[in-house]
Amino acid sequence: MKQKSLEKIRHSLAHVLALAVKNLYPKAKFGVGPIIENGFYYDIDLGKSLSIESLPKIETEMKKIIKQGLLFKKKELTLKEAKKLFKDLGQSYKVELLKDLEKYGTTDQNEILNIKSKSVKERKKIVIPKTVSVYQTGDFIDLCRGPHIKNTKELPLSFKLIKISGAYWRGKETNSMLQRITGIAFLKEVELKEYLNQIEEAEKRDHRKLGKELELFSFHDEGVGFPFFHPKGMILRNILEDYWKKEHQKSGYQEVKTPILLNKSLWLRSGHWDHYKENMYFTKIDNEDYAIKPMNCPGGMLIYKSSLHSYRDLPLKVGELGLVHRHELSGVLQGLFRVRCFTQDDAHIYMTPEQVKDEIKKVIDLTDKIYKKFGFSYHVELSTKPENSMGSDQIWQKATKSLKEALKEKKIDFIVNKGQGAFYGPKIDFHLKDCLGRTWQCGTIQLDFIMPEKFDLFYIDKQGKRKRPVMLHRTILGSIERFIGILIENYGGEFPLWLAPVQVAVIPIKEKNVSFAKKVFESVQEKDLRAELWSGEDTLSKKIKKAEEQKIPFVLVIGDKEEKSKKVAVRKRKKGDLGAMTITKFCDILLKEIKKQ
RNA sequence: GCCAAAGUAGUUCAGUGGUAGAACAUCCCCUUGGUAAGGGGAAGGUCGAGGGUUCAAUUCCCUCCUUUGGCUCCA
Repeated sequence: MKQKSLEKIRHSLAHVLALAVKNLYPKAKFGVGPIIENGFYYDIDLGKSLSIESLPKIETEMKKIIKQGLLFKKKELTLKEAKKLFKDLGQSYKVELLKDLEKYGTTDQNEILNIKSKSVKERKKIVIPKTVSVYQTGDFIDLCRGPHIKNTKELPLSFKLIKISGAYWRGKETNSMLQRITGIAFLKEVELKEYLNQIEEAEKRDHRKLGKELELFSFHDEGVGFPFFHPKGMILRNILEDYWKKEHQKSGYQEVKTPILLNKSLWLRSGHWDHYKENMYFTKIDNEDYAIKPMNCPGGMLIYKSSLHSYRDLPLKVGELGLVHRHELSGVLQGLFRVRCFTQDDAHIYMTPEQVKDEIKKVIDLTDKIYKKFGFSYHVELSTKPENSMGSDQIWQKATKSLKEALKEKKIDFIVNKGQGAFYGPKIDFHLKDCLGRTWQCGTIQLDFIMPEKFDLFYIDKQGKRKRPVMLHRTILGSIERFIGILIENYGGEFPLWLAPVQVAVIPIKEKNVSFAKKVFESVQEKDLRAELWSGEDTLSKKIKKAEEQKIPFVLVIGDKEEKSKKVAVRKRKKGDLGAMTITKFCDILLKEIKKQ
């Protein structure tokens, strides 16, 4: 109930926003103004772009409108009447929406795409509405399903316009760019403040900021979008990769490594040359065209082909931590979340058609297990056949069905993304949340009946005949880089002991304590714990401050007392002094904790 | 790629139409310290790059590069 009224308020605020903009810029043409998580936005064509400075002015105008107590007046019009009304008002975007409604019975782009793919007979079944509703508030009339509040006076002032940006009309790159004004709104002022605080807190966890502070990685103008991993980032990365390798070994995977640079004929054969070219990097060697791999599969298939396979060997699971390069648009790059070269924790599973569903379920299980280790929540999406694709409809349907069935049998809810699959097959994607609530695609399971065909892969069946295997591409972490970014934000840089690049800092108090501190440091290292000896001249307090800032889990303070008693004074991150104990006991506690994690 | 904002020392940031400053970090000296900054000194900047306006540009204008927030795309 509360949610309903909040949605009504946000939606009504979108209309107030539009009216405010109309008052300030009478020539404005309006796109759409839906509600979103925590607020609303309106896409508006002003014939020019706005800067962030204009937001307070619009916000003031909105508050003025709210105080005026304007009514939301609803009217039902026939499609024809509505089209005339918006045409007379000069609102061409609304007219375009009405035309879609008239033709397809919907304005949803996905739905329209779906309808377009249907047969003439099926198209006839579409229900076209006879009338549409419009809402008028002051001078602003909008094509809108509603519902709305009755009077602008009912609206709270606990809203804020927070963003202004460009947005393509109907999300299409080839359309004109409108101005998107985004606002957040809550029922109470306290809730608004709370949300703003939350954003501020989340910004402190930004992996780009922490990555610099904790000396994990960096980016340079000399290679835009290509991350540089520093020593501590490398430790984190290696731990993650070791864990990955261990889990995959346990699940029956083998590991391979394929070259980064391969020649044109391979990419022609795989279809990447025709379907993925704009994302690839190229070079010429001895006058022959080469491409840097944007995916690992073609290389993997050459390995498969290099020997004969029996049905007894299937399913064959081959993993590769493969470095791929993709020339992404400059505007989409974002720290480690979106880069131009990254390492996929890829694997290809070759199997008989009968094994497909079972193998998909096994991959889902492994994915779930690995995400749980880090305490991540995720949601699943299923993407179907895109426009630019290879293979027959029949094959696509079959592949999509197996993915759906596996998900259903695993009782996992999923969203369907029409037309978002890879060019060679449909896919399931796993999306993890970052600290700002944005979700990132990490794991993916892609079914592929096409590559085995292209590469003429086969296995020998019971009867000694050649048979075509089905292939499955999958990642769990997605990209090591992106996953590390999410890990950093998830833990706010306070890694659990097993992941912490430095687990223990050993701090001698005086110079004469250094030699004992060194012995402590060495015995901690001997237990395979990652330690650093801080024998510099700084004061104890200063070193402790630094250890806290570096978010090091444990600090060992070594002074005269410790040297005498042969014990170490233990300090835990964020907890403070834990008192003295023997080195053996300290190491045992840590090793136990690591094992538990 | 598109829309908007930003770019000053290794880092975080002040500042100005008359060629720049702080804090932290670095190096040196003093201090021998008991759980989140002991004191002093030195060094460090073609003010993102190129062009234009001007007697004079880090500051104003243009182009480009990079970063940030979105759009589109994606692991």
